[in-house]
Amino acid sequence: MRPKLTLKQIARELDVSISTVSKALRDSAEISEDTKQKVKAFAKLYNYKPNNIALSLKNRKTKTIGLIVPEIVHHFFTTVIRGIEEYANEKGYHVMVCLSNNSFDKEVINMEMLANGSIDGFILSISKETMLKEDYHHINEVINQGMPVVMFDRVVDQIKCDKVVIDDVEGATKAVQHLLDTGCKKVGLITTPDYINVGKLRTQGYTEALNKNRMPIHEKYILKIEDDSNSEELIKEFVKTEDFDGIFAVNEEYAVQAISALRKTEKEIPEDVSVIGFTDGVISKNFIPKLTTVNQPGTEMGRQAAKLIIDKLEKPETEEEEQYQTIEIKTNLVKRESTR
Amino acid sequence: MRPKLTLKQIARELDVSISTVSKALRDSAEISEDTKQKVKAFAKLYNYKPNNIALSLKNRKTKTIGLIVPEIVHHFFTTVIRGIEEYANEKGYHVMVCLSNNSFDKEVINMEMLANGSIDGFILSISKETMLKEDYHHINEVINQGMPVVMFDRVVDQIKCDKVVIDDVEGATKAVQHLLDTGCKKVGLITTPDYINVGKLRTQGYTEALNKNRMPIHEKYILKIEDDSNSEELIKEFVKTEDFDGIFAVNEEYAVQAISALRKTEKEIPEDVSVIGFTDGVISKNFIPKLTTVNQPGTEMGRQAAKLIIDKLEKPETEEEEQYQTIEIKTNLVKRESTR
DNA sequence: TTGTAAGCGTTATCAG
DNA sequence: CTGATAACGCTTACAA
Repeated sequence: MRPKLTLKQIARELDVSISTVSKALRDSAEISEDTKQKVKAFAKLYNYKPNNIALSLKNRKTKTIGLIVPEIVHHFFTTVIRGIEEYANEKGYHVMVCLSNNSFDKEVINMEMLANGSIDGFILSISKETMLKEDYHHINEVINQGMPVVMFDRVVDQIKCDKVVIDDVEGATKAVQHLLDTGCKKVGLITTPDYINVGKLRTQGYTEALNKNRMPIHEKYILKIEDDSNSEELIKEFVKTEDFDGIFAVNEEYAVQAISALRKTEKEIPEDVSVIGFTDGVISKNFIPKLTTVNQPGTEMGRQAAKLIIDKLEKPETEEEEQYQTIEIKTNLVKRESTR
Repeated sequence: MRPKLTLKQIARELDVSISTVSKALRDSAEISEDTKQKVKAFAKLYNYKPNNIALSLKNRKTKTIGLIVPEIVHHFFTTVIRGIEEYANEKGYHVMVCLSNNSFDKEVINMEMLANGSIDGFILSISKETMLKEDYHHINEVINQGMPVVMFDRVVDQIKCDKVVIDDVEGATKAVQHLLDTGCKKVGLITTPDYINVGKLRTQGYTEALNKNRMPIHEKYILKIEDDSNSEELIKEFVKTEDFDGIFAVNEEYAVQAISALRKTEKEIPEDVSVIGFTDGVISKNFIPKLTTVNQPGTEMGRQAAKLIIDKLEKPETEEEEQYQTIEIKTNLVKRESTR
């Protein structure tokens, strides 16, 4: 076991000063070829690598991005993380991942822990609880300290920062339009409560599509699920109440549960009822029938979020025009076997 | 925008020395109550938080763990990450996540990037390519530098370090035994090549179960899939070759693809063929029929891995008995609808 | 061409 | 009780 080599040790071994070593390694013109060769050879031989922490302290930048996600055991977030990690790595950045577990308190604690110099900027998708409370002081505080923040997927207007979202409304509209185009007359919606903004937007897309086609909108065609743990029963009840020939669900799980419930009422998919989900994850691809879905390009979203942050971090400080942008990632409909 | 407060600034404001401020904040007995009150009040008012990077440099420890996983868009790894993050956070540690994307080179680069002082220890599951190459120099190098390493799931004997694995052999045996107990006479296995050690171990479990029950083992009952991208066709062919009444698959995807293929040959699940998968993920839970599986307690695995690392990091250096342990996490069979 | 010294933000030691 | 100083590992004016 040999501990890490430092400039000081090299200097001592080679009987030169620390700064000479430093300069030699950085190929400074100040240093003679001879010395450079000697130092470089030694450094290479003993595999010298500058200490990141020392560099961070000196440069006042850590080259790491803090990422806070509500939940990691979730296909969509996972693809976003991959995108972020991928882009960040290409640019020489690390990613520190924290999970809020959809808890407001954990989100606050995580942000405080990271904001103390550990990272240069945040990428985050806020927790359910935070959206409910509408308390964003922790995020605004960080922004006020001058730390760049990028929000993705679950964003809120009350926070001024760069954002990356998908076109939830449009995606939902496309889905419902497809159902109508293929002959559905009575389309049900399975969604989340409105405080989850993506649920709200997708609901809006559903409504818009129906409006555009001059179809009536009934409250009873819409199921809003508060608590995922009893979604199965709720959905089972819901599909019995009306004679739907189309269902649009705002996530994979609801879509699959709807199919399962419909099957129990002797309906065939897609012959009797067409079903479309949102998020093109492993379930959609592996289910029988394979699900028609609106895909969410999570990896692309992650890459864009990482790009926004890193661009801001590397832009010379002088440009003080605080212009925030919101990037909208396009979804598209993946037609498979659960629709006609 | 107000940048972060430092000790120096507090000292200047309050007209005392930096060290007085430092001591006051840490409640040192050396400082008068008066001064302490004054300093603390000021610090609180302006929300002073010590700079992590400076602390890291001083203490020569970062309180962060480096995590390298082959793939993040994968339910099992995701649960492990959750476990690691959870435990690490409880202990005041951060987690830096890197993806190797199953590439040897990326694994090496990531390790080098992190080993330069950014982290105190590694948790890792090695990439496919690394297992194929059997080149572990990068990992051994880090270990030789005195940095603790914990491997999980995909582990190899050639590396001396703490490990966390699941009882793959036993889990597989239990699965196959269940098939036999419920009347299966001809059990097929869908697995990975032997260089993926978990695949190998599960294959071994299959073999052991058959042996114990004095059933013959035929090569043709076993399908080893090299390349996941054409697994569907291979499985389709495979289930046609023999008249299986039971299938054991080493992951969810293969299990589901087997069911799909069997259905096309007019077989009913589980009436004609029972199917068991490995890894109890979202697919198993949502499929119709719901899959009987061997569950892998990923979160528990992650917690144990994090515990191993942190225990080692916080143990006083003196104890130089290099004893490595391997923790085996127990799986259990989740019986659902795809078996009789 | 090389070396000295200051500084990044902390803490610890020691002197006043 | 308070403060100067050194140190963690590195970079960079500035001096020699």
